[in-house]
Amino acid sequence: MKNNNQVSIPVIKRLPRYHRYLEELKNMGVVRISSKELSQRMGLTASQIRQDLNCFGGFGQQGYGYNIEQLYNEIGLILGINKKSKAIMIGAGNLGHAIATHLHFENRGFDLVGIFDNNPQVVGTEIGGKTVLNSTDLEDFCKTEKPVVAILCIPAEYAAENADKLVSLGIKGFWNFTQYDLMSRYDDIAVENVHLGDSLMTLCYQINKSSDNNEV
Amino acid sequence: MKNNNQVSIPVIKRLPRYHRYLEELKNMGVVRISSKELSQRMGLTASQIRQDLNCFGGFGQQGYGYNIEQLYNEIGLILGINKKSKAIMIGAGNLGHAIATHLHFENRGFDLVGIFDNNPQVVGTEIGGKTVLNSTDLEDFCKTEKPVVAILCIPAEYAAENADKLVSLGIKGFWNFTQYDLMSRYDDIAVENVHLGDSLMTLCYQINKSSDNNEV
DNA sequence: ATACCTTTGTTAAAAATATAAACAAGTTTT
DNA sequence: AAAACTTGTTTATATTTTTAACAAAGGTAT
Repeated sequence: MKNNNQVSIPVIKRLPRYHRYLEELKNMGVVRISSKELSQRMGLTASQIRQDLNCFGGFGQQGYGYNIEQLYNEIGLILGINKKSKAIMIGAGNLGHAIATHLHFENRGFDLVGIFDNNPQVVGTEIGGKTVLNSTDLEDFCKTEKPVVAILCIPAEYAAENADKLVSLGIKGFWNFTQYDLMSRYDDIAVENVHLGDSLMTLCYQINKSSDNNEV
Repeated sequence: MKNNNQVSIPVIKRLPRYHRYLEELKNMGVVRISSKELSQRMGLTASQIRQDLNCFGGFGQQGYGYNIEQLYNEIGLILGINKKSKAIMIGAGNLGHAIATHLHFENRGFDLVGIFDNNPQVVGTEIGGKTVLNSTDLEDFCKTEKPVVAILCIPAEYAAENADKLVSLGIKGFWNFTQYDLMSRYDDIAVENVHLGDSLMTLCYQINKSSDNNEV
């Protein structure tokens, strides 16, 4: 394996996509693939694929290409989806409910061990076979279960205080669905933002942009 | 206003974030702000902010800075959130339900005019005051309502066929929540992907990466 | 077995993006 | 009126990302 010293974020962000394509190929029964053919399928350059993979090691063979199952497994190892880190969800409203049931955490390196809410109407209900716990039990829960990731599905105005508390309880990473900008608030905490509102507005720009162009 | 010819994607993606910060400042009653102070709040350089804004025009004033409300409105205009493009949602499962109720489409340039599903148990139910329609009515609906954006909240295996059909019905952009890679399938169709699974795996990498480092 | 083809890993070049510095011109403050 | 700010803009620099190129090695075919 090559030197890990700082693989760039864009490379990391492409790994899950490689993983998806390889899974599909694997399920189709394809055994091997060249960077050239994969690049055509994915709309990238072969060069970029080879360079991305070489950040982690040489998984291919000259004249042959890549063994799909092996590469698929290697990327899984790089991403660490075999580790099954414990995750908790904070906020079980519409969005939290959907995220908890829709994502396959177990296939992506996580085990959702607790769902918390402070709404009495929600506490005690079941989501995906798990009973929603009261936020007042969060501290005790974290001390015994020691989750490492928190999924924030709460209103933006509560994000900061919740995050601070969770960090003090040992949380090392956030999957942040709030509009609040968690990044740069902590130093050694991983933050993955899902700013749905921003995404929608970006689409809005693209739509109106293209219609502007048509007018001209 | 400056020349629009190809503002880079990174700049566009930063606009919603500027918009958010300005909204917050506006709500706090702050009237003006300098690029320097905004840069400190947002964790950017003043230079980058001035350069980003100057892709679209000069909204500030020497010695004064930017009028927050004006800049907020200008960015809104650039993004086109005043246009209220018609959007439809395809798939009203857990995720679709949450997206439909959680996002404030009206504040982000869209009007959600129809929600479709092919599950008889879901068709006819109400989501956010709107009755879920049967997918068989999609064609007629599009011919009369002429929506421009479709929000895909369906299983990945149905994404391609649905997208093709929607494009033939006049859809010009997708907000894609499926794992299927819609991009590069069409030429003049805007696609904004929200690959939640990819995002989760990226977080997985970050978490395991940092723990690896701690071990060393 | 030999020659040819394919494809990698890697290096080098190019392009894009971000950062920083600098400054005239206009605004506010004192 | 002078001093202190701050923008819009230009220029330069650094960093990051992408693309191109190619020797070396394995595969394939005859």
